[in-house]
Amino acid sequence: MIRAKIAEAVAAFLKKEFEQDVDSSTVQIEVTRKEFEGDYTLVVFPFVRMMKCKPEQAAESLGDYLQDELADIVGFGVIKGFLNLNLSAEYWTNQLEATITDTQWTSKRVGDELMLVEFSSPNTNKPLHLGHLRNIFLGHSVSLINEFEGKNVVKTQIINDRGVHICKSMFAWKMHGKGETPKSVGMKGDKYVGKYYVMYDDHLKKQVEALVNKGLEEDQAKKEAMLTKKVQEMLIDWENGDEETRELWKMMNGWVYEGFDETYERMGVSFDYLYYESDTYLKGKSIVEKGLDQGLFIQKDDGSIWVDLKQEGLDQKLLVRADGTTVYMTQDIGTAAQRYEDYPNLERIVYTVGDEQDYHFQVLFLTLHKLGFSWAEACRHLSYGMVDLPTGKMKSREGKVVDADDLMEEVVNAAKSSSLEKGKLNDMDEAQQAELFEILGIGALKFFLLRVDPRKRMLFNPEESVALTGDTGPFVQYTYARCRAVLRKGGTEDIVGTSLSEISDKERHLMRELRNFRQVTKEAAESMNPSAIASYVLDIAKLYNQFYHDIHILNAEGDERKFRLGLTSLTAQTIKTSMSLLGIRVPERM
RNA sequence: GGACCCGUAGCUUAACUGGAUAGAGUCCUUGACUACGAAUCAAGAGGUUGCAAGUUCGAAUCUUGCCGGGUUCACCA
Repeated sequence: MIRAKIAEAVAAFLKKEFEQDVDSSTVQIEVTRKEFEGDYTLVVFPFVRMMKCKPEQAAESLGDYLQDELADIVGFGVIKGFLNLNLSAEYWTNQLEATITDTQWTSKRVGDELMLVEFSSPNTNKPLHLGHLRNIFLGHSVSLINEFEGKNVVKTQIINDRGVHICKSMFAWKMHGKGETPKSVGMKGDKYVGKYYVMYDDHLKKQVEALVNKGLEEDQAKKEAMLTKKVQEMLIDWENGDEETRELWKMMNGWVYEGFDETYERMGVSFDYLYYESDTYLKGKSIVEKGLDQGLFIQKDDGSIWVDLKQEGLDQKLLVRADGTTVYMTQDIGTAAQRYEDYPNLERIVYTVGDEQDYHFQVLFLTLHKLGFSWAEACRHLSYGMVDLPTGKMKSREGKVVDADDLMEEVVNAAKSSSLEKGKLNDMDEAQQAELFEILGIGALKFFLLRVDPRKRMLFNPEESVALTGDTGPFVQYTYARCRAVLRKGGTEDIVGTSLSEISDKERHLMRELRNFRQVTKEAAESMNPSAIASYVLDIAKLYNQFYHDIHILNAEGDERKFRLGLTSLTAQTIKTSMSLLGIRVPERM
């Protein structure tokens, strides 16, 4: 608000004195950096030419003008081409009152734009791992942030439930499962099916080895192996709708879903609508064939269909194989089209998928555009970097993965042991304690993964992910619990009408940052970047702790006490809301 | 080889999208609990932002060229 006022005043000044037209929205006004005195800083360099004087002089005359013009500005300082403006203590106490009494401040904006966010989208042949965690937390948080900023969000995933991979587990189970079920052996469903997938791979390796020893090339041996043929037969059976195969498929996928549900439950993540590849994989092919008839694609002599994107700077890409079967790209075209049939009003669709598929999405979006789908422009790839381990890259083939369930169990246990060590929980019963350890452990993990800019590749250090000091989730949670403790003792007092002629720098800095909340959430929504919120809430926590350390709250009196309790209350609310946008809960005590 | 992405304190990372003396955390050294929660706060040390040019009043940010790393270019998903 004040920033806009300053910008307008600057534009008016330039118009009046120099007859220059400046769009007030282009005037740069920043929060003054901590090292300098002042609240907001006007960058005057862009105006020195029109004002025909040195930067310092330009800043001086702008400062004089602004101080006269705007009552909230009580002074200014000039350093080179930077004009630092000081706002009055009354201004900041009024800001606190305005923010606290604004019932919309930490609630969802209203809007009717429809947005679909896809994330997770696992295969059904193996359990979720650390890489999925970044994807899931990211997609979930982006959904929450956009919902908060007024979008109507449909959280979805496409479940890769068909194809050779699941047939492999199915065949292995058929051979060696002895009719067991996850329940009968006491295993989580996704883990149980994953076991048979690995078993298949082991057996295949042995068969290939045997064939290689008989003199076959390795590629040839893979094709010739009995297991490969059996699985291919199974896939054909499945596609032909063979009842026994379909039943087995349904049963085993069911086990996997039960396992996944358990994992999502612990993560605190849910979906609004699920797409299954088995429902949509045929749709893409007919769209592509139609496109071929319209002359949008090309067909080669062997019958395969390709899209030519050379004009767009890319290459040709296969859409339908010579034998008429489809590839990944074709299926994606189908599901995208399906989504717009289901939700014709979609204004944005977001694919949360790793950056190794950047090229794939470039091709997909261009192809959708070529097909003339008006909504092709609404598609966005939320691309994120891979997660590395201290030991190097994660490789699922080599078993170098961190299992999602194991990891969650570990972080919760770590939270448990360090909490018990602190010994502050003696009057909590066991159920409450267990709940707290979940909040802390899962919170630490989520914060660790969301803190880093999504686009960047990141390093996952297991020890740091459970740390509770420094830039961590538990640090923020601690600050919240601390605020709550103060508020329990001090009560909340009516802030309306408080006015102070002086406040400390700590209070000023905290209030200034608290007032930025909506700006941050707005930008985070637009840029689909939860790390912006993580950085912000860390700043708030640090500023509050500094304030808390230097300034007495409960021993203060009158308006000072009210103001400080108000700051505490707004801090707590801001932390809670920010964390909720990251999908992280906060404890009242810890 | 073509295309795209990334190089910031020992380590993990910020930087309001071109603004001030590049900011945190961690590690190391050192202080602060007989006033509201020490899972906290404060102080010190740690940087030629991979290298070199260019554009600009101003460059970690934009351009170009190197150096180093990654991803991708499948009738795989």
